[in-house]
Amino acid sequence: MQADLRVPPQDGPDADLRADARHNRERILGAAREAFATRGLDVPMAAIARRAGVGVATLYRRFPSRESLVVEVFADQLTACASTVDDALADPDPWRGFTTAIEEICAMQLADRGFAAAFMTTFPTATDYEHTRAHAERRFAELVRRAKEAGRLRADFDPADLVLLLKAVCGVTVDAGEAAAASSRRLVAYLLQSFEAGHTAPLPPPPPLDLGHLHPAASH
Amino acid sequence: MQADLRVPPQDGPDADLRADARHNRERILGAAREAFATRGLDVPMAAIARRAGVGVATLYRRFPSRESLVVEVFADQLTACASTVDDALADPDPWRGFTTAIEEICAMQLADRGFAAAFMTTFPTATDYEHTRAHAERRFAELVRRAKEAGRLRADFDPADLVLLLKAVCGVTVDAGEAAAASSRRLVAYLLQSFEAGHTAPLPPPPPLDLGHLHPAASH
DNA sequence: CGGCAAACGGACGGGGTGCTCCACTTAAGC
DNA sequence: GCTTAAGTGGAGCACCCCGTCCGTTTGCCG
Repeated sequence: MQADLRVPPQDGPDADLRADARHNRERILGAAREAFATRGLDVPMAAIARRAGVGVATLYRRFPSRESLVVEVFADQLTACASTVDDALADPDPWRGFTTAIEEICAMQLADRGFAAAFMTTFPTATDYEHTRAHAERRFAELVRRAKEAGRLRADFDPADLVLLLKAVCGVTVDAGEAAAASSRRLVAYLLQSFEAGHTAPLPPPPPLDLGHLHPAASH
Repeated sequence: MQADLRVPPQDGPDADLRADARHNRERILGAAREAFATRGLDVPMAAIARRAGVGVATLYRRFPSRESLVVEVFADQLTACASTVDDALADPDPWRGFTTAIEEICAMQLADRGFAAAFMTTFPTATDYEHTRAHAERRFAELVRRAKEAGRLRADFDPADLVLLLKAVCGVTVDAGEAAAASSRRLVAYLLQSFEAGHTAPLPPPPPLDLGHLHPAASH
């Protein structure tokens, strides 16, 4: 059971770090996870460092930019999101899969204030992060296609309407607290009902052009 | 026709100001109107002063708090909003009145980035501002009642859902530009369709408790 | 044990914002 | 005109945030 103690116990981004450095790295990630969840993505770096019990320099040495920290923190949340969509695709009922996927994604957004922002931000340098997101988007589009084919989702629904919904929920959730959860649930319920097929009203405006539907991270 | 030139030409908050002071006051209000519309309610005070061509001290002497400036700037926009609701009540078709009211309010929000924030913020000291808003809310509730009575608006719609919608549109509109307008229109179309009667789905979550549906201005 | 490089953390300069103080300017009444 | 007080604008202070520099500490290896 007892492996060689001298080899770094885990490989990854912190493969050949000194023991204390690796320890601090973990503490930073934990602190950042908490901070992003409760205070949003633009929490001061110093607050993260303080919560982690390290100096600011240590934080910046390990994660030169806020982006790199965000990518690292939300990597697994993103894969969790992707697997949620996968699970929804496994549902034999396309419409139920569609609705539960949306509801669960919104639940994630509600549980972690930074999640939606991280999800809607593009990090051109973080290739595997982008790959995971692209995968999730592709699977969601498939979910949409299936739900339309089954005749339960209106034909003029656009996969990009997911970010519309996420942004809308975000607007309802900015002032955290008791009301945020209820507001989010009610808004999602409203939107899901209008996503359902059977609406004859023309839904006038087409979705916005996509080239920047996720703002390029530099825009704040 | 020619009145006494020595009496201040307009009565109001700037009744007995010196001529130059009154002039500057107008310039400040104009600059603030522009700034709030394009950059939102939390534009730096210095930016407003610069745009108005006055010093910061002048701005602060005339409007001791940002709130007082906001109240003054959005007073007429608020009455315009209220009269929009009044017009909607005059429409013989309750449902059309309801939808056009919502669409026009959202158009105002789109045209002025600070409008929604001002509308959803409460200013306990500005009594007439609050009166106007209360009036608008009462009239909107009447609009809702009529639309329900006509059988076109779902029975479980709550007047407070208007702020839900405003916040949602706000979330979609934060990154201004081309896409914001289209996103807003599409979101409003979605929501209006789910507001329409005929939805049998239970709309699970009740609206959030109202005591603070408009955050008390001190919370930012 | 001893030395070295990695790691650390606080201090620091730079930029931005809110709000105030104060010496100067100017409109307004006699 | 001249006095006077209202009015003005910019300097200044306090605070917050970012990102870096540098003197000190400490893990690791021989």
